[in-house]
Amino acid sequence: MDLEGCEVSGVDPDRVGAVRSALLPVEEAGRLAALFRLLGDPARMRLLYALLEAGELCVCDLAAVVEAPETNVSHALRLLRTAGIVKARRAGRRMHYALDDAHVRLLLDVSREHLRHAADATGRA
Amino acid sequence: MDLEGCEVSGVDPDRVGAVRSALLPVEEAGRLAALFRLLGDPARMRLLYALLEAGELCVCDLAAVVEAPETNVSHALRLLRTAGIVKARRAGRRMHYALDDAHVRLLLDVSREHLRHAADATGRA
DNA sequence: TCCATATATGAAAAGGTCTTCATATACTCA
DNA sequence: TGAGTATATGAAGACCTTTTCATATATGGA
Repeated sequence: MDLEGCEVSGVDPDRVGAVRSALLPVEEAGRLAALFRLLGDPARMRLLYALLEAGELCVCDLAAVVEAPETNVSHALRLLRTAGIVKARRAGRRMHYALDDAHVRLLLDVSREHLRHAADATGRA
Repeated sequence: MDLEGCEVSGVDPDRVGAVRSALLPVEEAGRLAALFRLLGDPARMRLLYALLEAGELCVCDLAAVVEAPETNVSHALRLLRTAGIVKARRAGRRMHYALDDAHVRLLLDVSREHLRHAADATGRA
């Protein structure tokens, strides 16, 4: 970061100062971004929707549902579990996964709404 | 994709079939993931929160607010604008940017809620 | 205990994204 | 029109993520 030149000049230095101090800190922004990045992969997205729909599924069935190799599913689930987005429950030699975060559920719904209503806004340059 | 072996075996082939046919299509999953990936970067996240707070800001002031070089801000804004997340308005030689999507606003709020309540859920392996 | 099954893990290859710098465009004002 | 300012763009390098393959762990049953 070098931020020379336009530092607090622009239009309204006071406003810049006000917004800057109200802005979420870099560390929080980083954590939020990490959450969104986790949702930012089609494979994981489909896993999450499968769990949203099914409630709970083992790795094997999840792989069948999303039509991906099980090792991929396992890798994906580890990331999601580490982030607290899904939880695992062992049942014999199977692992059952389920969503573990009400906010993520909400995020998924809101985003699907977005998809529906924003289809016409995509050609906007 | 090779999906041999566990195809529709697992526990419950019928359930797998049901969930699979209710699952959002790959193309939609891709578009949703693309949206989330766009939110998955700390720099863009801070820009979006700045706009959420300020309503509208020019590139210069945005750069000052998030403390990043203007060229980075410009690159980031292009991605966000192309996706219909922010909109641009020219005022003289300045460009003013603002959020252009109610759902994204919602997403930002929900996610910040998540951050607040999920601080204790992160050490869950 | 030995084998088969379900899942997890590590490391390397493949692919993507962010940052940076140099340069281009668009506008204002003199 | 010419100089200066605000923003945009392209391309290269650095960096990070996803996929793949081989292998490891854990469980249940014979």
